[in-house]
Amino acid sequence: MSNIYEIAEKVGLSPSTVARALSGKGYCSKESREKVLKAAQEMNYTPTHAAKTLKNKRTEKILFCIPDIYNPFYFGMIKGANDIFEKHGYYTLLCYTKHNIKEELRMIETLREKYGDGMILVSFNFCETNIKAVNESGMPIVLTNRYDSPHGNDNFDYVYVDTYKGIQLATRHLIEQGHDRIAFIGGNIKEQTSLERFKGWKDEMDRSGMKIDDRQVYVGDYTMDSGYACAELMMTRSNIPTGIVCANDLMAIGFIRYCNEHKIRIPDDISVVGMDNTDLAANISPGLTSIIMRQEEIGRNAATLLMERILDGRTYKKTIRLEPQLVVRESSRKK
Amino acid sequence: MSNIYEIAEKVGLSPSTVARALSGKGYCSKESREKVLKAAQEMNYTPTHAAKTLKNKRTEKILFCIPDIYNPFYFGMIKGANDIFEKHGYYTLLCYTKHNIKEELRMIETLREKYGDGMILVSFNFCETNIKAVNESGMPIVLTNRYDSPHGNDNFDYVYVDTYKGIQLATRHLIEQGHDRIAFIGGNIKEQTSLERFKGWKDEMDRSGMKIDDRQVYVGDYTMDSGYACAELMMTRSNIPTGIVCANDLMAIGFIRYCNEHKIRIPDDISVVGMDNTDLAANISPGLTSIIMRQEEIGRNAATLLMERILDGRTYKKTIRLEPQLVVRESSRKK
DNA sequence: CTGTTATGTGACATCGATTTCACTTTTATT
DNA sequence: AATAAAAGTGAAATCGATGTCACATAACAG
Repeated sequence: MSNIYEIAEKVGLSPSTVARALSGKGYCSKESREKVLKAAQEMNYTPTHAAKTLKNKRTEKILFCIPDIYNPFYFGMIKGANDIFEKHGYYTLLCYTKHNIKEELRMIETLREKYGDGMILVSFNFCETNIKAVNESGMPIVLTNRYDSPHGNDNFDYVYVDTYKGIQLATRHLIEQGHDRIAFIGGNIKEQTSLERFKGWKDEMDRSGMKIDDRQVYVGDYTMDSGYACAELMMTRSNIPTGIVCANDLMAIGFIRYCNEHKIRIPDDISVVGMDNTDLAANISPGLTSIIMRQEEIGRNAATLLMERILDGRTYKKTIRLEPQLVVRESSRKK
Repeated sequence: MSNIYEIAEKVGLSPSTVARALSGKGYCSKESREKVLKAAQEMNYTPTHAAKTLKNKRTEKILFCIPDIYNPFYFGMIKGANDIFEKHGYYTLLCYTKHNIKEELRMIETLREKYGDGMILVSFNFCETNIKAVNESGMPIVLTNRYDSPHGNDNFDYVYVDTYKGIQLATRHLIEQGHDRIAFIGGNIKEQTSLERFKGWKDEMDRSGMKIDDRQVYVGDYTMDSGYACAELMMTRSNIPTGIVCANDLMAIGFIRYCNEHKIRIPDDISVVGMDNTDLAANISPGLTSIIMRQEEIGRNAATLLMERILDGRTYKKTIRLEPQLVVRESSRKK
């Protein structure tokens, strides 16, 4: 609406003095300060963010990039991170990429333009192009996925819970309950995280000497509807599994919905294990056995690492790895 | 990393020419353009957002402010709005206020500093202070709540679904099913939206000649846990209702969870109606009767109105009101 | 071959807040 | 009273991209 020059004119002082009065830094007499503040109020003055940023090179904003807003998995991370950022007076701005690498790249570009001071990036499938973009931006970034760079030349921080191990826990749980036909509902294995999960299931099955065939592997997209669709497909086949490992809670919920609708009893007929231990897991019926993925902790740790880079100027890389944990509820039981 | 001056120096041209080469606007010879683009690439140049914004006064970013990230009600709105913004090359940045008016004000201030070009504001309790701040900012804003300003002097757009009517539909549905002891689980009526919902239930009960007492009204906070807690409290009392109207799906889900855990059959013992018709409503068991609140449509309309103000310079006020609608599922039936 | 238009380029002002520096006035110190 | 230190102020540079304007050169018309 107005700027410091207009205020300066109105109160008969120089813009420098107005700036000092408003910021409280540097010398400024009491009278001048009062006059300026009064005028600022009257003229409905607000500093222009862009001008401030251009000069001091800090936005005090953090970009938090998630693939999807429909998945409650991310909420905990956002909350955890936000708690930390808030303490430092930083704002968290959320953006979602719709599982689209192009969109992800656009957000990285936005960071690179210094629209924010740093970024927490939750990526399903961090591709070489985007890694390069992040590195070239020179901006602080924390990734919440494990990622082994083929060139080993990246310099961002990682905070993650081992999804591979998480799925292993889920699978082992069903094996320990005596199940021998165990199916896996995952995502497209072209995506890194989906591949990790798949491997977790496969390796654990192999280790226990279970025979696996392709028809035990179902591909969804982490939504409830896709879990439902996998159930539909599964039931058209013979030799129905007695245990299902789902790569996230949402797909497990969709799967269970199908079973409820078709009088398939859970856990009597089929045991189901989800992953992420979102709020829903405890609130649906039957309660869903799931894997705690420490979302809030990831968020807090990621935010802390980011603030270290932004405020303390740390330049070397840090990696934090957290352990997943099984929670048993009613959806799984001894065969 | 670098700026147009450094590029200018490197290629032996003036910053003006570099700017023209990069923007593609104005005259620039092919050789110059090529030299500049090559250098820009090599020097890893990215324009600085703040500098651009300071000059052209457009950020091409929209702030989308929601009270809470855990509530799936907002997702549809975000998606709908984002679809529109995307078409115009605008970015949607989400911020959440944790149901806190101070936080909401901070976001309004951020808009006022022109960190974004406009805002969609989903407020639970839009207070006078914040209304004033929005008005004084002079920035385009769309509210997704009904709000009757006591002074009638605001100038922002509204897009909303009538929550009052939504709850009326839910209540009438239970009445039509023959229920006569109908409880209401809502929010704190100090918040506008909670008050509207409460009135919807009360007025419909009155209209049908039902007697109401205070002990039929339960206060939650729109989370699943609070729905559970209300159920707990309800069951300690005598004269348990046979129909429950919940002010949103999440509380209904929490309520149902309690019932499942305590062998209270739904809908045989108690009929439950939720509100918002989130994805969950169809996916839990039993399927939850709910009220369609047209979230995506709200989002699309709100975004369209905002773009009208930003791109076409509309300055007068518009209000769009959408109708709620009942979806009957298994959680409610004839008494 | 002159006059006109189209191209290409650089100097410079601009957007608004911050900050350094020089200068003046006040206050404190011995 | 003399001197040092502190307080108050404004001019001007800065951050980086954009756009206007003046000027120069090229292309083109008659």
